[in-house]
Amino acid sequence: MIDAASTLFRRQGYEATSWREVTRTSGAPAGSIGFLFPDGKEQLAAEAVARVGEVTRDLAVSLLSGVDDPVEAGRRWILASADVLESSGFTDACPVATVALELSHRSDRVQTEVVRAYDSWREVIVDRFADGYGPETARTIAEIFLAALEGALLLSRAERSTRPLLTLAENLDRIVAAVAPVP
Amino acid sequence: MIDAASTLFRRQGYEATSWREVTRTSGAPAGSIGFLFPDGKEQLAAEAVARVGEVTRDLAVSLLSGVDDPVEAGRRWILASADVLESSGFTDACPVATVALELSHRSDRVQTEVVRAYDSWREVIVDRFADGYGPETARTIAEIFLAALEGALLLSRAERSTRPLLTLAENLDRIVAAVAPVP
DNA sequence: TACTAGATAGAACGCTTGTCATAGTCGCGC
DNA sequence: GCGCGACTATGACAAGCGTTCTATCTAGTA
Repeated sequence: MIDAASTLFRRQGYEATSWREVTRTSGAPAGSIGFLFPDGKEQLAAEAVARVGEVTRDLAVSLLSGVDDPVEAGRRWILASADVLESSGFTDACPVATVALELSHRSDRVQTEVVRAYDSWREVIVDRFADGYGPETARTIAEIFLAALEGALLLSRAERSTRPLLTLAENLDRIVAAVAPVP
Repeated sequence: MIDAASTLFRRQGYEATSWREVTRTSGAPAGSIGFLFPDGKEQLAAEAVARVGEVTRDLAVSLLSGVDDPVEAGRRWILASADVLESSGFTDACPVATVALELSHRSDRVQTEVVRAYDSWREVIVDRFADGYGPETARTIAEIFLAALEGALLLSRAERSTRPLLTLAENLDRIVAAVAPVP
C-alpha cells in the first residue's frame, strides 16, 4: 500500500492522488485506512516518503559501489536515473520532489521525512567521495552533485528529454575536479 | 488574476489551489471564469506559467546585466533567488517547478509553456556567456547552471535552508571554469 | 466451542471542487 | 436614449474528496 502510494505520489503528486486510487491500485483493504493510518493522508505521505527515501538510498549505494572511480560512479547514478525516467515515459523522476514541493510549507511531518531522505542520499555521496577527496570537499561535492542531479531530473521530466541529465553526466568529471582541485 | 494564480501555484501547486481561492485573493470577478478561461483551470495554469516565465526571464536579464563578469552575474542570480526564498519564509522557490512536476504528464498545454519558460531562461544565460566562452560551451554552461539552480532551489525550499543555494554560489566560478576550460 | 482483540468491508457523512446556466449590469456606437 | 455586445453575479449541479461509522470477518487462546 505504501509502495503503491509512493509510485502515485511520485508521478502525480500528493493532491492529485486520492485515497481511493491508492487502495484501488494496491488492492489493499479500503476499509482499514482509518485503522492503519489514523492520522490520515498526511501520515501516508510521510511514510511513503520515508520508505522511498530508504529504497532510493540503498539503490544509490549499490549503484555507487560498482566501480572504483567515484566520479564514474556518480555518472552511473545519473545515467541510471535517465534510464528510469525515459523508460517510464518521463513520469518517474525524483521520487520525493513533487511531494516535497507540494507539502514543504504545510506539513512538518512530511517535510521532516523529505529532509531525512535528501540527507541520507547526500551522506551516500559523501561516503563515496570522502576517501579520495577528504570529508570536507566531499561534502561540497555531494551538495552540488545532488542539486545538479535533482535539477536535471526536474528539467528532464518537464521537457520530456534526457538531455539535461546527459549533459550533466558528460561534464561531471570536470565539475568534480573543479570543486576539488586536488584529487 | 493571472498574477494571483501564479503566486498560489508557485507556493502550493496546481491541485491544492482552488478556483475560488484565486478569485478571492485576486479580487477578480468570480463569475467570469467561464468567460475569461473557457478551457477551465488548465488554461489558467498555462497562462500563469507563461506569464511568470516572462517575468522571471526579464528579471534574470536585469540581474545578469548588472556586472561585467558573467560568472559574477550568475552568482547574483543565485543569491537573489536565495533572498527571495528566505524572505518569503521558504515558500517562493522556482515559480514553475511545482506545477511542472504536477502537470508534466497530464497537460500538454501547460507542459508546452513550462518548456518555453525554461528555454527562455536558458537563452538568457547563453546570451550572457556567449561573448566570452563561445556559443557552444555557453550552451553547456547554461544547461548545467539552470539544472544546478533549479535543484538547489528545490533542496533549499524543501530543507528550509539557503545552504544548497549558497554552496552553489560559492563554487560557481570553479564549475564554470571547469566546463569551459578556456575563458 | 466460546470468547476477544485485531483487522476488514462498504456505505454514508459533510464538504469542497470545477463547471455551467441564467439573470443581471455595464458602456460605447448610433 | 437606446440597443447590443461584453462582461459580471449568484448559485445550482454532479462528482469527488478525506474521513468515519457500524457491522462483519478472522485468528488465536482457553
